[in-house]
Amino acid sequence: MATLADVARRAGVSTATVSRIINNSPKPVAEALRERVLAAVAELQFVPNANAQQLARADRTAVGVIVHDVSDPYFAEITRGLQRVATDHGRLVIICNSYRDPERELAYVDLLHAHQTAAIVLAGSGYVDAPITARLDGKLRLYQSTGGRVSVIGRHEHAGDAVVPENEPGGYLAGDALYRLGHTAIGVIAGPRHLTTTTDRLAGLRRAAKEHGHRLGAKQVIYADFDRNGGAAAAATLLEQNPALTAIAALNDSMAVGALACLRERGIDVPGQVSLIGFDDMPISVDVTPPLSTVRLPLEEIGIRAMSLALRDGDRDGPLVEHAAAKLVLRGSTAAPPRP
Amino acid sequence: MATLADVARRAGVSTATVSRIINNSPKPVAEALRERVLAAVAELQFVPNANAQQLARADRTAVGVIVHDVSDPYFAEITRGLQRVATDHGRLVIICNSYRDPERELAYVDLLHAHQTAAIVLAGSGYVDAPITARLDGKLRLYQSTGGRVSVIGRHEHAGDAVVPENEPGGYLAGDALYRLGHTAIGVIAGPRHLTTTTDRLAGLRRAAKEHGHRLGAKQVIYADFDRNGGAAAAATLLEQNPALTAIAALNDSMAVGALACLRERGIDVPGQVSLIGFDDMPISVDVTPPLSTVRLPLEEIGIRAMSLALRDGDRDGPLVEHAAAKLVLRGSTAAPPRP
DNA sequence: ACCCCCTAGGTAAGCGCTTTCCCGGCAGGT
DNA sequence: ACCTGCCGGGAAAGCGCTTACCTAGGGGGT
Repeated sequence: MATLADVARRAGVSTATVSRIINNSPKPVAEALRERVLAAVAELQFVPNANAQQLARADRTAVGVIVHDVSDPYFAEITRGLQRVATDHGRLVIICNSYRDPERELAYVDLLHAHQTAAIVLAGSGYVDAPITARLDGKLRLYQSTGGRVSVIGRHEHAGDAVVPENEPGGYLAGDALYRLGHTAIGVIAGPRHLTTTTDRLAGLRRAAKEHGHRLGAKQVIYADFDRNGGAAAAATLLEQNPALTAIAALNDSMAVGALACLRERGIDVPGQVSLIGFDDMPISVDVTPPLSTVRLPLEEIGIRAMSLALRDGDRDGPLVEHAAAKLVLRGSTAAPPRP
Repeated sequence: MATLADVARRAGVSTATVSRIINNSPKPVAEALRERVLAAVAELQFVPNANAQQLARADRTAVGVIVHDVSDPYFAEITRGLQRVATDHGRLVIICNSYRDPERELAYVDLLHAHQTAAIVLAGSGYVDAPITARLDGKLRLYQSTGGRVSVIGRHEHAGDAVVPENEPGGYLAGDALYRLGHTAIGVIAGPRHLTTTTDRLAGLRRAAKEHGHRLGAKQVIYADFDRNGGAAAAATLLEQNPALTAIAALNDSMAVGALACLRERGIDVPGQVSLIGFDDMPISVDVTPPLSTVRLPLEEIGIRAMSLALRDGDRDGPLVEHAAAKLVLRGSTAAPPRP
């Protein structure tokens, strides 16, 4: 493995000179030397050791991103936004998947801290779990105190800048749409109980119910995994427990798609017999049949904004909180309930 | 920012002792000291500087992954497999998106090399471009010569271990299925010309055509972006250029879904009037209407195997090449051509 | 009682780079 | 011709950690 010193020796100059040329530092260097050094670099196929550079330099350059799972389309979209901004700024991004495991998330914060990343972007739902939240917050603050920047998506409760998707208003939008269509027997397919995304969206739904003079009973809300299979299973349970159901609200599109499959399998017409609404507006939503009504969250933009916040100059003005509006998107999966 | 030395001072011991305790090295340390040091670590909230550790230690631990785009479901699935194995081995993975830009890919290899990653996994199609391939190969070999391990997915032509998805046989499977159903006027929606994935899959399709006494003319093959919109646009062109078309083969499912949307929009029944077959068997495929016939590639498993190869002990036995079989999955989007 | 060896802990030499500080030499001013 | 002021380049001091090597002290064997 060729080192800076090897290159210097080869070119007959000091390591200082090589370093200056490689990093094209402001300090001027004679053209002849520069060429000789560059030639030596090429011959030796020198690749600087990034760890040594990081150690010697003061500046931090990479940024860390912690998401639940990049392979989940929800995070994939956010990540695309994050990446784009980071790349534009010439930053390397390190992506870490927590797989919704709080402990792993804590470990990753330490890891990114240890690697001297310039910033940490925390995407994905928070946990309804005070001790965990406190520990995470502690680690985040420590990281900030050493000069790291923090930006979170959702999880307003943490230190640092935040862009928060309007989950509660979005839930309200979905519920309101259903009630306005005339539905009264509504079932909800919720995500895991301990995620704030679940609780927030559900709160919006409950608010809509209340406003229309209804309430969501225990049998009307099924908690399941935030994916297709979770949605399918929950839909089955819902149907069983509430034979008179005329509408289902799923707390994300993956679950809605699963529910749709379940409905199709049982020969239940959507939206003729049962209406279905999702959340997030994933790319798939438009390609299923019927196309899914949903609540749109501008995910890529959320990623863009979160990374912009993470990379902004300083926080002289204190932490910034931005909101990302939810928008109702009505497509083919919702209609008025059937006449009895 | 607390350092090792701070902790040592606080605990009244040498840095060597602190280091040994933190890394719980085999060297025995008195219990009293250990406790004192651990206490100091906690009080100071010490987080070791990973860059310094990396520099001082010989071992490399992180592994790098270069994919086209994690937010593309194809790569998302592969990445999930990669991650799983890496995590099981306690390795951090650094994910880099090349966005199908060869130059960026080259830059990332350097970057991962510079960061002293233990291995680089290169996922995603190669480029039909000799100079690029040669440069990439050079960088990869250099990296290997410094002790890095390389494992590639597809791209058999490069140094290092490889797991190669059977793209050509898969293409053949798709073509053969269509011809067997009785189709003779087949259109192909291909990916970008310069990707080997495109050329390989297309080659399989051509072989099937030939075997059935046909050939794919220039008008029957449209090259487009490897995504939904590319597929939709290509389908439109195909239909226009070949009014008698009874079947379309798309070189991946995203494009197939786009084509499906285009067909639906024009009121063309699938598979009644036109049959459609995709490639990859993405999760969506089963949720569109009609469910998509496709050629299944075990993507997550491919990721698992690629990372296992990257992490295996040594290459005393020379580079290993494994194949991942393609499998035909017939669902609702293919049928015999309509009777004229 | 003496010696030796083992053990726990410390000392210090790097790991590969950046950057400050210093030095020698050249040009320009008087 | 001499001094001053620059300017290009090198020496060396770190950056924060690991680890080979060394040392002091205590226990056991004879």
